[in-house]
Amino acid sequence: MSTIDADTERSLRIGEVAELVGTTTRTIRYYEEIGLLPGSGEREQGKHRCYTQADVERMREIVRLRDLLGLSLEQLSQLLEAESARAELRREWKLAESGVQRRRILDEALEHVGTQLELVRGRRAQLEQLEGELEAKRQSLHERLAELTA
Amino acid sequence: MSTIDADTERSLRIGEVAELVGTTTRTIRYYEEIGLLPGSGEREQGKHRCYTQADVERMREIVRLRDLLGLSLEQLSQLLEAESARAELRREWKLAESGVQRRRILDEALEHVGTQLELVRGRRAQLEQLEGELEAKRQSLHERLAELTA
DNA sequence: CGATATCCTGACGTTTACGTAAAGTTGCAG
DNA sequence: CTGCAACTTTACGTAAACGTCAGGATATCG
Repeated sequence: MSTIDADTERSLRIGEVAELVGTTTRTIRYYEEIGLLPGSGEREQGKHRCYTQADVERMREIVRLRDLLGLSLEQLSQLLEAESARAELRREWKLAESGVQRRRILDEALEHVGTQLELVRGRRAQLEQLEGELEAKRQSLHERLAELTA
Repeated sequence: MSTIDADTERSLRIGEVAELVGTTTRTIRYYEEIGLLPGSGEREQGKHRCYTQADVERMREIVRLRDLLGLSLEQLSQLLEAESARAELRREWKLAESGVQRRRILDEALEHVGTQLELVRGRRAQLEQLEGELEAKRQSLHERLAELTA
């Protein structure tokens, strides 16, 4: 199935990525500029950036977190700090022969995910709290309406 | 218990409100300026703004929504559009003799709360989705760690 | 190889959401 | 009444997160 491989691994240009993710090329370059995105591999000055399907996924994830959590891009950078290291670790993975090294990589990934989870859970809890209060408010209004009818 | 009344109804100055809400006077004035807050009642040019305890609560609510939902202040204005009208309706309430009028007021309040609820629920759903995915990711990492150990 | 679409790197512009400073005013304490 | 803290308006400043434009390079298709 070389077509699938070709389709999966075909390198994308920045415009295509922007389209796929639903953002702009400027935003992608900006994120790279501030270090939120790693520099799309090695690349000589002036040459086109080229991305993989995995990069698209990562960008999607970033946009999602940006929209869902209320963090500044700098805070987001820190939250995803591992994210830039992750690409590195992925490559290390293949080389890492020893179980010890692999364990370390997995441990770091776990901590990373754990941090994100905490943040997301916190947000969700706050939203649930607010949701509850709004429901109570609505309930109260319904009751007052009922009284009025009686 | 006149002290409670006095305490509840004592008019607050902008600095106190800012302190209580945990924001700045500039922010309060700015929100008034862009119409997010109603103009703290009638007030002659140059005279101090004065607020009630209810105003503090409303400000708290606004700050909360600002921090939790990812809306621009303009979008927030629209979401709380009724909020400015609400103060008006509160005063109308006492005057509204007819059940019909009161019903209308309650209906509007209900719709308002309903809109907010929808938004909050949507956000929460998205966060829950994300939370689920992160948990799956974590689970997967745990399994891989286990494999490594075995 | 040439045309044309897309990309590159600056660099300056824009909007949002306030911060901050100046110059004068208000309001309560004594 | 007087003094001082907190307030008023006005206005310019700023950081974040991009938008936009110019001038030139690159890549792909025929």
